[in-house]
Amino acid sequence: MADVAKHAGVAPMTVSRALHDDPRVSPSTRVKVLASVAALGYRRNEVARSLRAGQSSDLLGLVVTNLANPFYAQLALGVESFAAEHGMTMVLGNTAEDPGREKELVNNLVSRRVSGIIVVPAGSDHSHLRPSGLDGMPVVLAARPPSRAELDCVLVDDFGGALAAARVLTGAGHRRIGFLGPLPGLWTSAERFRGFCTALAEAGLAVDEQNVRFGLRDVPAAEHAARELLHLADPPTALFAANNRSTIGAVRAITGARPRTALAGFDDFELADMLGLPLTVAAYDPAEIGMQAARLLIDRIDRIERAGNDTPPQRVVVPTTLTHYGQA
Amino acid sequence: MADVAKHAGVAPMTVSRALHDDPRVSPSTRVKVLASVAALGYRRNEVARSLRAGQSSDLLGLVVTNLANPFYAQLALGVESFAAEHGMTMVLGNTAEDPGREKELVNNLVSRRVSGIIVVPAGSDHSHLRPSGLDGMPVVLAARPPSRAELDCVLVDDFGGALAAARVLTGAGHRRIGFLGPLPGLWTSAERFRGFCTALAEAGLAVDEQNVRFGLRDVPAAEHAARELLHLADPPTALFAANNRSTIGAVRAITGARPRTALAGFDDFELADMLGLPLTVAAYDPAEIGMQAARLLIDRIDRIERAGNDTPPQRVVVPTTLTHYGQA
DNA sequence: CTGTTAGCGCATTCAG
DNA sequence: CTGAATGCGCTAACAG
Repeated sequence: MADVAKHAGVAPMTVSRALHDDPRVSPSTRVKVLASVAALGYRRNEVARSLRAGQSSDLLGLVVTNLANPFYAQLALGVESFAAEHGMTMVLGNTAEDPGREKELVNNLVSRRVSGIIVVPAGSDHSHLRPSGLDGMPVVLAARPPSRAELDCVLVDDFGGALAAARVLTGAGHRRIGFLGPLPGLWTSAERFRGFCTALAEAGLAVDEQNVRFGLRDVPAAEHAARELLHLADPPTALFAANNRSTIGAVRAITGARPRTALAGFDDFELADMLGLPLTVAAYDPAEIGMQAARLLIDRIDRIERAGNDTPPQRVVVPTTLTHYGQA
Repeated sequence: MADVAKHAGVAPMTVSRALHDDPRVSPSTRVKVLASVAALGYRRNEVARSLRAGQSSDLLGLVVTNLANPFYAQLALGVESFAAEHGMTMVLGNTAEDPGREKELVNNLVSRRVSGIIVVPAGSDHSHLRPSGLDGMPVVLAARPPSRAELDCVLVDDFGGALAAARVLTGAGHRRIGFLGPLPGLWTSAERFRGFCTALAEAGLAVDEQNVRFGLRDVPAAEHAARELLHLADPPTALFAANNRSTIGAVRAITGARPRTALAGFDDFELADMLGLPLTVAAYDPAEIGMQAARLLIDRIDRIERAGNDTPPQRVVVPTTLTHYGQA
């Protein structure tokens, strides 16, 4: 900056002002400065810029549990696009569902003085995400609600979506319906199970524990569990799968099995219509979650900057829509 | 830091040293300092830290063209995991294939003084990515090679993979084979087309322009183009699709068509085995590209820090393997 | 082993 | 409208 100032024959301060579109600098001076900037290929140092106290870094942190899952990739895209629209840059970390790693990443982001953080929390206790312990850094939770901490969050209508999808099965007259899902400790998983149970109860059906399988982390695990259910003495005539991993596993197990088992699930996925079997899914847009989370976060950041951060935590729920796929 | 120093009864410099595991600080002092750090909940300001000249920010920039594509999400995961292993944090931007946006993002990253940048370039002229114009910032290209600039890069064996996959079709006796691909301006696309042409030439076949469709940006476009080919007076008996979007479009067009058209493609994708038609794909691991790119970049960064950045640009090629899927 | 000095690049504050 | 002084938080380099 000093070089530019010398080149333009002004003081560094004037260069700074010209770069800020400060109206107090005369047009002629501004032109001179900008010419020098171009001539010298000068680029403002954002690090120094954000060192100045209270300055926002215009960085937005995102911590997800598993980028390999298209769901989180889409979510990240939603965050990135909203952030970019607002002049912010996204810093991304992956926890692999490890709460320890999550803590590391969040600390790292706080140390870098990002403006705020969006977290898909890995554990069930989120007390370490309270802004009070994070130098006041605002935090928004995505996909999973806060526990032991009051935070903004964006959720999917897990209960409602599961209820609606499961109702399709009960409505079709099925009376023995199996459940496949990931770890029951995950809030989303528990909510979807609750929706499933409610649909059964509405139809006057009891949930048979024998037909319920949790802890299915990936497609092979889900496929294996689904096959087990289908080989029971009195197998379910329909399956409900609580996420796209489970649904795909179920599809693999069901395909070719006799008699054909009905299937409904949570999460849409590509090629769902090409699998040669009827399928109902509770669908929603993962990018929407990311965008909403970014919106909440940026709102909160603005409010903090205006020193009026007294709003209570917000909770946004993204709705689901039921999609039916027929046979290919 | 001053507060910690006061609390511990030492000078700020000593705190700094204790936090760095500087061996010159006595164990007793270190303990005292660390206790104060814990007591006050102190967190070092990484912004100030990296303001010091020449200091690396331990940030690694990644600029991709389309995060919504699982390919790039996996690539990002590869970068993130390698970076994290080396104590670096990833900053991610999405260009949506817009070269202007790419320039913005790269400039932004340079301004933030990241340690280096990995770019999946959107345009065909990469002269703006030369480190010389970027304050010496090292750049590694991923998935597409540099033009008008000497840069490290990581590529897929586009030619070889396409050749092998197309040979499966010619080897099966097909003599009229259609080609579906994205914009021919993309290097990957051009290379895959070259592989396709080579396979045909080996079999003594000419490439019929009528059977070649480029510019297919998404699945619907690919499906539409594939249907057009299948409705020609003398339709191809096999199709070669140059990426997973094209392949999926082709699958949609072929399914249910009579007579059944053979299909081979570039890129593996989930559920490829469940589509009820035989399919051969040239597969590879997208995360591997990200990891290799991060490795090249970190190598280069290390070399620059040791002031020995005289190595010529490296080029790493990730191999493909042929995968055959039968009928479901 | 510990402390002091100085400065990274920028922008706020106050003087011209 | 422009400039000079000052400090953000940290750490090399040099004393003690």
